[in-house]
Amino acid sequence: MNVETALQRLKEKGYKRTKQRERIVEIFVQQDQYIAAKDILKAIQEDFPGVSYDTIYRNLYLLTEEEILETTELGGEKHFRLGCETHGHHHHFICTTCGKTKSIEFCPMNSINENLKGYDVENHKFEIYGKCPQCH
Amino acid sequence: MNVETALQRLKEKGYKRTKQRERIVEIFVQQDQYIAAKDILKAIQEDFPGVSYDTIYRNLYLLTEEEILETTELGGEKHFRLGCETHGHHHHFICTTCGKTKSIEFCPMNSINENLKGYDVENHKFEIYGKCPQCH
DNA sequence: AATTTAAATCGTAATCATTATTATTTTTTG
DNA sequence: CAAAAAATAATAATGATTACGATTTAAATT
Repeated sequence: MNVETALQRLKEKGYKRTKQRERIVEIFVQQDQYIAAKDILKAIQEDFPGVSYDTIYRNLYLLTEEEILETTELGGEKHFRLGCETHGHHHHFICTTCGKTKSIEFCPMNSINENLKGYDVENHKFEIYGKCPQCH
Repeated sequence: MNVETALQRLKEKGYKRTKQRERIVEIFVQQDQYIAAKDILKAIQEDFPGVSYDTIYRNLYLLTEEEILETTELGGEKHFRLGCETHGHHHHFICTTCGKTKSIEFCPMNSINENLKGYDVENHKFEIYGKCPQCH
């Protein structure tokens, strides 16, 4: 996913192209890892000193809604990263030190043979936490 | 796990038996589901009107540390439940409406054949979210 | 290009979960 | 009972997230 594709997808839905929104997407394209809202704010303030959390969160949630970003909760904070739809549905190993991830192609939902009759499955989460080779 | 066993385990580690702590464990034994800190507070205030969040969280974390409780993050809030060590390591289906859970005996870590050489696995999470038959 | 309008932003305040602090109280042990 | 350690109460502080009114901006329209 690149910046243009993402903004194009938003445009089709009637969302406007703003410099701030553009920059937010850019940051995610540059740093291919989970990032906390406060770090997005910090990064974007170099170009737009006045941005508010309102703008950050509104965009992060919009981008997640439009499936441009993925989200997970790390240490009590929501983190976001570019959704890597390039290789389909998958999960992540997440480094608890640097936040970098490694894709895990295996999805446990495919292997599950529990009886979930009567249960309406909406979502699932499979994440492995630990130290990546660099942080080990 | 019953109240006595839990408090006994704490005693062995040198932790004291207090009425508040006792009541907290009791609540978890009675309600076998994930509960948010604020709901524990609400429940315990019926007996101890003056309890503070400090007491709640200190005990929740202590009980988690001592592996009497398990924890997960739901909607931006930490939730706790009695650890069901009776049937070993397992995962959960969690109802997004009532919070009740169904145990999933399958653990994806047993089935994983990804190459995680060089990665130090500390933890993992596999949770399925949706509606239970009652809330469906 | 100017006008219009809906969307987005800014600046700031409010909310909510969680953590910290200090004085006081309680449990346990000798 | 007395002493020491642990736990609690009351309250304040922190930090993430959400909300809001006024203003600005992007994009569509004339």
